[in-house]
Amino acid sequence: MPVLVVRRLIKYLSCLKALSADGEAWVSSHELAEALDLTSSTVRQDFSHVEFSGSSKRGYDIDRLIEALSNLLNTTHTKSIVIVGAGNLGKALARHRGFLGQGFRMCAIFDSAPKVIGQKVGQLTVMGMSDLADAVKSEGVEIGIISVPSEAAQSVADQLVAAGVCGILNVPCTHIQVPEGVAVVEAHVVESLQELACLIKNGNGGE
Amino acid sequence: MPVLVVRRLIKYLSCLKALSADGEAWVSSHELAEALDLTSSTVRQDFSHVEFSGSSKRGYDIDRLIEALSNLLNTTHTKSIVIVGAGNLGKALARHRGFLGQGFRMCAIFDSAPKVIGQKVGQLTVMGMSDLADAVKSEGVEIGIISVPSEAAQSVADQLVAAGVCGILNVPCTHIQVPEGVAVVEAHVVESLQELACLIKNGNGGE
DNA sequence: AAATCGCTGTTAATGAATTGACAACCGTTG
DNA sequence: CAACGGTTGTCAATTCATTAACAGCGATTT
Repeated sequence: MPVLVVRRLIKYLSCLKALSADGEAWVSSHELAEALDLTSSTVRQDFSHVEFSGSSKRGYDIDRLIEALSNLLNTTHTKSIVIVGAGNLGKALARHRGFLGQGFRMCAIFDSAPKVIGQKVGQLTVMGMSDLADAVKSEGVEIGIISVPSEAAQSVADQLVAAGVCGILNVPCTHIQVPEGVAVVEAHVVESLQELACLIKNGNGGE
Repeated sequence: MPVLVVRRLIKYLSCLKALSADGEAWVSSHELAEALDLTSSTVRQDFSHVEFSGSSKRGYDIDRLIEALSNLLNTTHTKSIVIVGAGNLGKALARHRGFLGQGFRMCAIFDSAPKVIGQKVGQLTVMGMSDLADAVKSEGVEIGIISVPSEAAQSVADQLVAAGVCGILNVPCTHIQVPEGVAVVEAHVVESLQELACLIKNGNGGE
């Protein structure tokens, strides 16, 4: 399934949950398209990847579609996460509520600075890097978040891979190299602002 | 210029700065391609959008290329930013060092909860939403960051637009609607993790 | 000073993604 | 019960992005 499709499926899911919370039961491809600034054709094309059929004249059964998407996107089973880097962003992510309802569990947070090790961050206590491999193994951690300065990102990535994570979310603006079989997604925090700066300069409007 | 090109230009810039810091003077499209997992053809194609010429046999003059890219991407003139939402992520972004060197200046942070207003966040003090419009105008703020819960995002977007920002960085996983002429970029924090979850499930490796 | 080699810039070819178009379907209404 | 209207699913057409191919240039070497 193409990455672009996956990204949109994630948006549909979020949008559908909001609709469901509002008490809606049915939605059409046109309504979804309008809400997300897409064409209805794209929406229907995307849903062709999902094991689910809409019904003519009424559209899609929201709750059943949510279920189908959740299965496909793997949000049903809870995934364990470790964060490496207990700076401002790392700590904020560790405390972030938004992950809970989405099937993610923050297991541990690590840092290399002795000064930071032992600090409390929400429920967690910052641990030293030497404990990383054990924690990943014993807790069955699948995902590592890298939130260290750029220079250290590749080394942390290597350690996460060695410890056995299958996916990495990379926060600093560095490209990291990983072996085949490990997935990487960039978080684009600073990059997104730079993208904005460029769009603004060139008068490229939103929408 | 296509968005995908802009995103890569941002990566080139970041990579070039690292090379320059290492004392390198020249780089070829092949080297850049390898560092970022692209083809050299893509790199050269991308640079055709830049007012800059490489030199045959030696490649690109790193420092001059950095300058050309900085101009094109609008990172030379400092842009002022306000953050709306002083939760964990909002505060972390306000304190984040990574923005300084990149031409961004954090002007103010806002929240609607009386309990939070008045708190210190780094250099800044959390202000109430009623002060938003004035601050944007008097400080010439161009960019607003939305880091509030999903339900409130659209309303905050409307207020930022009304106040006169030209670009918005949207952190929560909601799609927001803005009038023509305002640029929006999504920060994809939770979404990125969901993308990872899906990639992992389907055995889609990294690289 | 001529020949060489590696690199760029660009055009053409391929490959993806998006959009448009339409047949098939099914509730609803007269 | 038949005609209608609106919606899906899919195929085709178009647009966009990436890759490949190659001519031309310039530093370097002989």
